[in-house]
Amino acid sequence: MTASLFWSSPVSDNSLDVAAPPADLEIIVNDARDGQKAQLRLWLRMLSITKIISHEIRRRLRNEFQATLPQFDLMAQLYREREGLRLGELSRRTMVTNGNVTGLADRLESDGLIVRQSADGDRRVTVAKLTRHGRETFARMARAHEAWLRELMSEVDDKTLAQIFGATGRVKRSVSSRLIKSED
Amino acid sequence: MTASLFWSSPVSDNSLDVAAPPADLEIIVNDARDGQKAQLRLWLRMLSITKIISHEIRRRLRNEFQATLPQFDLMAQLYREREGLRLGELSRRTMVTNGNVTGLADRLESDGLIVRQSADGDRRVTVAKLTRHGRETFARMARAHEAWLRELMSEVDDKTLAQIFGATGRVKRSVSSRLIKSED
DNA sequence: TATTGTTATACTCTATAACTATA
DNA sequence: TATAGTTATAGAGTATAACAATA
Repeated sequence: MTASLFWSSPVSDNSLDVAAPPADLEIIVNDARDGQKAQLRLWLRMLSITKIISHEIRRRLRNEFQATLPQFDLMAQLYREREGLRLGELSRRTMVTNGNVTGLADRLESDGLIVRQSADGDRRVTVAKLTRHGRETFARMARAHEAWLRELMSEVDDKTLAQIFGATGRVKRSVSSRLIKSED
Repeated sequence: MTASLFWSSPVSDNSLDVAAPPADLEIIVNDARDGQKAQLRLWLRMLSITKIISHEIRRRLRNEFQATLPQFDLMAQLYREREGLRLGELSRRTMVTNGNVTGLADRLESDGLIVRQSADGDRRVTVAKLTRHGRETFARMARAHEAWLRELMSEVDDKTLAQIFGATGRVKRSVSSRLIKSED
């Protein structure tokens, strides 16, 4: 079990396990009990699995809602803020540059999902908020999104939870709930 | 602690915690001990954190190596296969469509990082492999990548491990290493 | 002068589908 | 006919930087 998921293909025959990287650049050591190394390995696997999940979520958002993940993210921010958000704040929260938030907002606005309004006090400021149509659309997207996530994560569990959590044998579902509880 | 990271901004003042989503669409329940709900919440947080990490990795790859994440992924596959890989296999492993693998390979080839060769037996097949320059470049990238990951993950630990793992109080570093060992 | 948002630009990634050359 | 890879196309994301309006 020296495999590093990050070097591996997310889609391979044996789920998420792969051969070890060449020894001259092996970044993952054998000792799974070494805290730091084990932690790195854990995170590498998380990165790989979230890549797979994000890929699928993106695909479904596009097919079923003609939307992208950045658009979903932006709408999610506005959904939580009924008063709307300044574009700069949206930029910060979504990790999208100011200029690109403008483009993102352009597309959403032309689809009637959001509106942009000038703020009263400071006329440099623009506030974006969801339209009624936007709220309703996002509500549907979010419900679907939740269901997808449950489905995808349960797939991950069945196929690779054992690998994620480094166990070679059978792993109980309760492993992840134990995570939640561990505060000792 | 009913906050769902997926609804939240990765960059917010209090690290990764946020206000709860509106009740009419609350997908995260209070009971952290309900296995399925807790699991979903855990994954939502993982998705958010891996988004932050990927964003930063992408930025550094670009700034320090003039490379993208898909390029890094493709090269990582080839690094592990000294004989090279057929483009179709590369496509499957990287989750990039055939046509787009061609474009990706075009760019890498024009930078002298990979070469494409026709296979002997089947003249439809093209095999890509790293050039010497490609191997050396990727080796440097991978070493940097490993260091970045360690750094970023330790940041995540310090700031938000407690939140990731749902503990409200102090959480030991050993939490994640326990993950690795749990096979009971 | 500093800030907010826009515009402009150049690349890259991504999805879809038609196309070719082999088999 | 099926397969491997390419080409073509369109749209979207992304980073960078210059810019206008306002403060």
